[in-house]
Amino acid sequence: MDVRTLCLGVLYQGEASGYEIKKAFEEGAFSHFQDASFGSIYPALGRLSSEGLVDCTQMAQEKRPDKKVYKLTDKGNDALITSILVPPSPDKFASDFFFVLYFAELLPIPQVALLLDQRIAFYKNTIERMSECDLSAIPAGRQLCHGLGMTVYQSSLDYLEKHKDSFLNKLNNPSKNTSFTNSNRHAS
Amino acid sequence: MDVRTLCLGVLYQGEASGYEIKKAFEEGAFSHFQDASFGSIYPALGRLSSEGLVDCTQMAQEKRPDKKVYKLTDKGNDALITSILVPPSPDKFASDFFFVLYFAELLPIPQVALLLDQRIAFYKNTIERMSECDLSAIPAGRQLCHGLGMTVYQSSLDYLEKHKDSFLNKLNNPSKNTSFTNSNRHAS
DNA sequence: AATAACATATATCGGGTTGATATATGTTGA
DNA sequence: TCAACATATATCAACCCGATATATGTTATT
Repeated sequence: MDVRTLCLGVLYQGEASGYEIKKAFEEGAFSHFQDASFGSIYPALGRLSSEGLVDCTQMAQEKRPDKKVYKLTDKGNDALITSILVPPSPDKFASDFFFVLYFAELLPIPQVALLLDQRIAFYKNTIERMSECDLSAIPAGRQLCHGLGMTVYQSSLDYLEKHKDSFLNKLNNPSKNTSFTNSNRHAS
Repeated sequence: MDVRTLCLGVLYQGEASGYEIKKAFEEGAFSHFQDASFGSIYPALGRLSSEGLVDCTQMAQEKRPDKKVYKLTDKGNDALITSILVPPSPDKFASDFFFVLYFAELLPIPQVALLLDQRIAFYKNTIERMSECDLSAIPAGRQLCHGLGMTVYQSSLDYLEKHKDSFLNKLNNPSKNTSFTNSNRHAS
């Protein structure tokens, strides 16, 4: 999904400045499955504005730099709907954690232990923040996104906590050949 | 992780051509957590070669275009280790599926049903292919990557299958306010 | 037997995106 | 006091993706 459409999505939920749109990807509603940088958001808003998909209101007040507040137009609303009607392209997942873990045998064992501990802490922290979210008033799609996302974090956390010790053990003593399998798998 | 380091990682496992490196991201060992295109792989191999991190052997035979086989040098091996020693940057996850799902209320219900069915089919298919992999002879890090990856797919599949019907039901009848929560969550 | 579809193999390029940096100011905490 | 952080916009080099070009072999379909 290009950044222009992403901006339309954020603005569908209410008017916002470029800075606030960035925050939606940083810590807001979209933070777990989309991202965009200032370097793409500001040019995107410029183009959307010139194409009439958003309206821009210059807020020259306060003691800050001018704030440009963007608002979705009817045309922009239509463009968002058109975009989500096309079949979604495959997920893109890029993880340096997985890449490093893949080559764990090349690292000192304490470093691998630290890597896992930090990952576990990250999952715990993320789950904690996500559970504070009040789901009672939000639409069903948003709820499903939230639940699916949290399930992924929780099962990752469970898996790492369960296998961490035997994994580090195995790195210490590669001859013992215990295999790590998917404990969550159903019978097929 | 930049594409140069990604190439070093693939070549650590054995010599390969640019085309074969691409396949490692497409359907091979790295396919679930990294990606790179030809447009970045070929220039990367050129730079790695000129910097002495890989050796290039031109295979002018067969009835195909010349095949350039790249092999990791000792210097390249060191560069890979240096790269995985630095703390990994956060995961990047970009999902159009989640984005579309987030705005499910804007779509016709049959289209949402199709979206979920295709996602479920994708998870099933992925899990099926991953379970065919023989884990007995591979290093522990690779096994953990595999197990963690498969756990994520499996729990996503379980979650979607469990909540699909009530979700579609709710889209039909938004007044009923059943909430979707993380069924996999432990007590805290 | 023709021909479409797919696989092997490298390479380039326009356009989109990131991550860093610049600019300016206000607030919070040590 | 002064660093760190937050608000707010903007630009730009480096990087990367997706499409396209080129050339040929194999497999499947009709």
